[in-house]
Amino acid sequence: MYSLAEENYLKAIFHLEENVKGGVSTNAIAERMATKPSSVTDMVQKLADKGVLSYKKYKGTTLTAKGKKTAANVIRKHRLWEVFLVDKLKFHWDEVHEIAEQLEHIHSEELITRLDKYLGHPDFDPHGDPIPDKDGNFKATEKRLLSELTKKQKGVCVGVKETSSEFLQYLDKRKITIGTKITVLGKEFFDGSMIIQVGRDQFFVSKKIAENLFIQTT
Amino acid sequence: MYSLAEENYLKAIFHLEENVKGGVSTNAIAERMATKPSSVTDMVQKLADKGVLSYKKYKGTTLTAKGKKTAANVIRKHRLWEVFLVDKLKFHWDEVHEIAEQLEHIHSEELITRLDKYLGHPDFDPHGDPIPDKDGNFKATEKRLLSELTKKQKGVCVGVKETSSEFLQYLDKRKITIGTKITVLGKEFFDGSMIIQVGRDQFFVSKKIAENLFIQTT
DNA sequence: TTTATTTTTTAGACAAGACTAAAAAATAAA
DNA sequence: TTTATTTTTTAGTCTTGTCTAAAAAATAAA
Repeated sequence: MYSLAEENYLKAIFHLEENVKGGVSTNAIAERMATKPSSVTDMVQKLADKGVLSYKKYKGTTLTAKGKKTAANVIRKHRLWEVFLVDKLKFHWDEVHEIAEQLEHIHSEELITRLDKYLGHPDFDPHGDPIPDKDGNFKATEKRLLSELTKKQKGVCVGVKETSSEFLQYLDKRKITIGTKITVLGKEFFDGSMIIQVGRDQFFVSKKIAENLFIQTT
Repeated sequence: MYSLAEENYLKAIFHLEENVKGGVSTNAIAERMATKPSSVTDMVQKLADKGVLSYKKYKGTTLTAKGKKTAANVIRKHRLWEVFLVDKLKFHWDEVHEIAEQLEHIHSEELITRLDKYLGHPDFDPHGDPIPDKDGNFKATEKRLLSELTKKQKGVCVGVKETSSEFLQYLDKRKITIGTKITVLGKEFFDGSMIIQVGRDQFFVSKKIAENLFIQTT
């Protein structure tokens, strides 16, 4: 059994590993956890002793298979709870993160098994992120950023990269949500902005928006 | 905002106050929390500083109005989660306590408001215990122990005093649950045992059983 | 390659909560 | 009322997880 703090470290390192080649740096972990590097060093040494990550002084850390599975399990719980909050309790998708951040630390295998079943074994959370299975395996998805598409390409919105309230509320205003069909009508090479079609509406989106929207091309 | 430990102390003291006249003794709290009296003294002094209870050295403690409300709120959350676990996730009523013990510490007003609504504003948890409203008020119930009834009296099971797995499983075996109609067919003054009718079955229950079953007479 | 800068680690301290051992107060027994 | 027992508190220690300040290693610049 892992403490709340340990689970949070594992989760942070797991996410950081996705975007980095070698080991994850102490500073990177500190920044993500909003803590000091010295605290990270302490915790990382403790977690190395527990066998969930490998760590060499000054060389960064890498999760072991055990560590990855543990982290994936926390992520699984987080995302299942998010589905619960949105689907059942009718929360808006930009309100659920903080609460799921607490719920993910509830310890009970049986609870998650039943919750998963109750929710109909969802594969994705309300932001389009995949929910790993109990063994920590993620379903591979071939999603791309909207910014990678070119003129005339079509696709379905399957997720967001950025999850800030501001961004999610922008999407709402534009009636874009998971499952929304999007067509690229034009793309400006100079600044990466696009004209897209969403339902009957056509409008302009900046590069920043296009780089934070995941699309599955059809 | 109160820490997990603080909430657990408030809850324990709240329950202890129900069964005791004056202030609650340090030893009683220690026993209920499975901790040492010295730890209780420390915490109780801290909670007194926060204004949730009044404490005089060697004299025991009493919750203030603020403390009672806070405790009631934790209890409210615990019991609502229990309803969720039993009604929605189909847990058995003897399996939910431990999990609710964790869920009760999730901090979010909105979550509880929505959960309450989702569950249909239940007044009682799966063990028949009343769920206080958001202001900490308990609905008064005129429930009595089965052991207080006499021959020929009828009633409906509305709750249990003892909540151990063993007891709840005994009740299951006898097909007794919340809402079950029970009639006292006979009572033995010597040992307090009874013959009762449940559905089509008639059987013997010991004094110990009768003293742990709450009945609402009709 | 030597110097400067950045990153990381160590050392020591602190807060929350718990514990043990010993002292003090309250209660019960003689 | 004095003595014995129980209850409660105090004092000091420990663990977890954090912090600051300073030292050490790694990296970048000159």
